[in-house]
Amino acid sequence: MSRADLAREIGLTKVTVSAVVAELIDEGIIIDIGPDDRPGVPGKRPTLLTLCEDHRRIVAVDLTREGRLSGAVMTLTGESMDRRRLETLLCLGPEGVDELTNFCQELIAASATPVLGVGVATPGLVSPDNNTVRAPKRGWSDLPLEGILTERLNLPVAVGNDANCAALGEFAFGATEGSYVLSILVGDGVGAGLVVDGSIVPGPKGGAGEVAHVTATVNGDGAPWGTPTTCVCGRSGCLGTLLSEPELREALKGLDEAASEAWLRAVGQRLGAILAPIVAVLDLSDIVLAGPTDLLDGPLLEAAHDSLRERVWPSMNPIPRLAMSAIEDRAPLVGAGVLVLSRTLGIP
Amino acid sequence: MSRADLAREIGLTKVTVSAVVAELIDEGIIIDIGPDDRPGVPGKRPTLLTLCEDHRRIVAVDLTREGRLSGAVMTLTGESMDRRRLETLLCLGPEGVDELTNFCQELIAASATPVLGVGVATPGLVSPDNNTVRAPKRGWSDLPLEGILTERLNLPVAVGNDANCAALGEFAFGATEGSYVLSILVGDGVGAGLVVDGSIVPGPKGGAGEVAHVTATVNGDGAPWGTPTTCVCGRSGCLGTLLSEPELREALKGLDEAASEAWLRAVGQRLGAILAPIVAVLDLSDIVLAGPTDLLDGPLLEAAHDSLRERVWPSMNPIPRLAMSAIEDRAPLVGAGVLVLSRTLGIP
DNA sequence: TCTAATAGTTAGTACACCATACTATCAGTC
DNA sequence: GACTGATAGTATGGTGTACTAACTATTAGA
Repeated sequence: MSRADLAREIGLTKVTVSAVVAELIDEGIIIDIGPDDRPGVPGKRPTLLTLCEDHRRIVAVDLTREGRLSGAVMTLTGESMDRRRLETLLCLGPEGVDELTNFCQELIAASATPVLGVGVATPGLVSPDNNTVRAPKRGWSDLPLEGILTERLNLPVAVGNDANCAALGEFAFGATEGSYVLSILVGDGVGAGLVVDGSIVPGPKGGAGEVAHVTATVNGDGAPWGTPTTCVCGRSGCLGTLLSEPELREALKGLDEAASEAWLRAVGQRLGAILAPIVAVLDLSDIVLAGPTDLLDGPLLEAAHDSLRERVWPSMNPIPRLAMSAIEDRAPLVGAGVLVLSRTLGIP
Repeated sequence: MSRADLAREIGLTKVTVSAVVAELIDEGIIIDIGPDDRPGVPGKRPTLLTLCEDHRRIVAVDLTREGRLSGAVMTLTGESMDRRRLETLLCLGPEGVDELTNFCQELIAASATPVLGVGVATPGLVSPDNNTVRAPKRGWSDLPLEGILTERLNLPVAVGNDANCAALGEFAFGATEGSYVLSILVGDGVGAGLVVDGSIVPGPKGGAGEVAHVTATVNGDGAPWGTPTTCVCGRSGCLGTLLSEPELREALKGLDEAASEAWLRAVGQRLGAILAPIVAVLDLSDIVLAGPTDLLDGPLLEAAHDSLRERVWPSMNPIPRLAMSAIEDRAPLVGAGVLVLSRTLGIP
């Protein structure tokens, strides 16, 4: 891009853009790669600029899976340069924070260039007010993770809910088409994340996207499951008792192909029914499913799509794109990186 | 409020606030009402300030009901000073725009003090890009209403979807408790509007809140209606075929009290089932129902509440407040006024 | 009476952005 | 081949918004 392009894009004047660009060139963040010689419109040839990807790196960590720390050193454009994994059973309570700190420090040390900041995608509730984390499964209640890590690492730290980060990752580097993106993350449980115009919608207390305990069944609705499983919440029919990796694998155990497909279709159909009101209220442009491809990508996804099309009328606006994640299990990780970008550089 | 209070509230320094306040006092928008003599904390007594409500008025018009123009001259704090109504059958196509213009001019002329701007709540889709209106029922397709009115009235004009305006009105002047407000407007049809942190969530193309054609029934779900009515969209079971003033009145015709109540409960139950996924994804703090009180406030509302409580687990966050509108049919009107405030004064 | 807290002012400064005017360069046309 | 009009980028000065620092005035309570 040239300075003039930037000015048009951002809406600032050429003068202002030139001044800012000069500053960024001084700092080494932007590089002047000379005039664009391709003939086209009349006028002086623009001088092209490019982002120096090696100027700063981002460290991102994903805590989605229980017993695993997943991390990466990324460029400013979301490319993972160095991915690491740590299988551990200790990541609970205060010890978990220590372990996380060490893991971050390792990644920071592994970065070839200075680190812009550290992004963390964690399960549980992240309060939008004070950024404390409430994750019962991790033994964290109102843990000021951002503050602790900022102090220990001496770097800007951004903490976000994993499903929200996933949505952000899909929006920024996935195959999404629009600006209203819902991401459904299927792992040990189910979580959803919503991104509108590039910003996470956290909910008033950080509880948005907690869809595991929405009732997905209707009494006697003719699904292959007989009596629905009782959920940890004490009720039955929760989405989480149907749609999660362990639950699905358990349910499909011993079923033949036809029965498996019927089961998956039934789950997909219920997912679609839950998505329908959300699609209508938000006019979503994209819904992205992330999780085990062998389970989700097939009858389940198709049934969800069919169910959605049956239950929402595309009169004013088309049905959203509903597809598997193009960046798969990297979504929360990449999204945590984007969170750092938006916090430190104000993007967007 | 005093200058110091304002500074704390807004986050600017006392100096800056003092400067701005001085300017606003000069312009007559703020009035200095002398020192606060109530003893309390130590220190110099604050000098209290108040908004001069008579400095500017807002003109708001609501086009929700077919065949009716509903308008008001309002103070900056949302109080209606002069409400007017015009029953007309002409409000279609370009003639409708002429009529609307005249109605606005009447209201502007009726205002005792200068008018800050004009807000219009209209059914149909209002594009968030260029603010054109698409309302098939009004014979408007991609009508640049905001531009036309701005030019004709020579005043700032803000046009918004009626349900969205209603949600904004509820948030600003209703009895809502939190910052994530969903408003359900029941009139000739059903519409929903969503406000997050004081801003309307319009959807990527202005289509958010179009819930009339979400399927609300499930095959053989044991409701009092036998075969569900066929909707104008050609399908059956749409929320709009159950929940709208004409449909409800038609359905209750000839039913005894018990049967009426059963019907209303069944509709409320379906409404709750539709709301559940939305509540979970957004962690809504308030849901407000606006429309005919005799139909909505009673078994329908109760059933919706019960159904919602059954289908969402309040583990992390409480179930949202679900109640009838405290400002009733004024919500879209007041919301249109708030839209003017946020556009012209940048609130919030 | 003294101290600590609070409200509000004055003076000077930093920053981001803008408008205007300028130079340099190109495509196309008479 | 000079002229016109469009485009890219720079130089200069101005404006609006906000800040910090230091000050005065006032009050409750030890």
